[in-house]
Amino acid sequence: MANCEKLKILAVVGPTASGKSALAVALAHRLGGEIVSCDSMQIYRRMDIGTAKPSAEETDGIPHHLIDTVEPHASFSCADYVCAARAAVAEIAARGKLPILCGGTGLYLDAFLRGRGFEETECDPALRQSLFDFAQAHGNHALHERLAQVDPESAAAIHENNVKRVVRALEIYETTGMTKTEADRRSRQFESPYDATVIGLRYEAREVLYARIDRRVDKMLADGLLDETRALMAEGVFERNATAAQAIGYKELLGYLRGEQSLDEATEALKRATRRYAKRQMTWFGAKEYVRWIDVTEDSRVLPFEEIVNRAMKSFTGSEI
RNA sequence: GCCUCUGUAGCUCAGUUGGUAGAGCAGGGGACUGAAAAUCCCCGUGUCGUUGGUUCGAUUCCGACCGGAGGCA
Repeated sequence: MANCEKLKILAVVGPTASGKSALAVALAHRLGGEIVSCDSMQIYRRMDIGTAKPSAEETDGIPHHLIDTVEPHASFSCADYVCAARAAVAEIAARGKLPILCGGTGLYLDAFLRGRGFEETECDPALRQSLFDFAQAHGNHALHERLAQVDPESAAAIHENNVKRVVRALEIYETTGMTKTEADRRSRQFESPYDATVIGLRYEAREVLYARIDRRVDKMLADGLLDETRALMAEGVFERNATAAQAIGYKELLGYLRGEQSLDEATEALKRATRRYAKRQMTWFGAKEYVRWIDVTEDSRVLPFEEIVNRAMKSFTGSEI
């Protein structure tokens, strides 16, 4: 079986505030694992409270990788992540430990599991900007038309108002001469180098998850989220259009810190943004056939932690054939 | 006590010269291959406060009542 050659890994996914981190740590203890974060925001330094980075107590002696490795003003992409994660996973495996990916950034996990794909395409910020400017000047439709000329398939799949995606599709074509459709087709041919078990945490009773989100946001504020936001402001993180500035938790508080909004309004906006984010994550992971779901609610209550861990263990060992 | 305004989707409101109604926000669903905590798409039936009356027909006109806001005493 080809799978025998593949590196066995475990991944824990789910919406924000679902309890991924704690589960991953518990599994690491039982399975002799180390954790590789799969989170596009915890990778940044000094963004601790807002991104809900696990504390020293929460990591509980389990090594965590790919957290605090990038400066907030630096640019970091999915391709960079895949590269770094691959190295981290190889290193952990070399030590005889089980790599456990944990996080809610679906695209990162997907790209990581796919194993190949980004090497063949390019990235050109200046070109990106000029394409974006073109859309500004001539309209979204005009830019979309340009894509339709070279890659009608992608054009049909991407809505013209989704300028970011239209730009990226054109960028791929102009930097490599290959259409996005072709690039995607090729990347799909590669088999994943990993034998991955992906466990997903699901909240059948959504209001339970939302209540957890509300509670977590309140706790973040009590823990000093405003000060953390002020510090990032002072660094100028929000003035450059850094990826880090997109993190939920900070941008929602800017209005309050500038005196344009009450703290209650800002808090509500933050909770709302987090809930919507959780919903998008559920949609993303829900469409992935590789996720093995564990419903952690029963009668509108969260199952005991031990029970969740046991189910996850069963799910993982059941995959070892 | 009297007068005026007001009561329509979870919220804020629009509207129907009488033929049972529509926006924003909230919410829900979906997409996603180098910015992804980002970006984008789709989705609006509710006793039109209650109850009488006029009418072929009332959420729309009239009365009473109940709730809210303001004014005069």
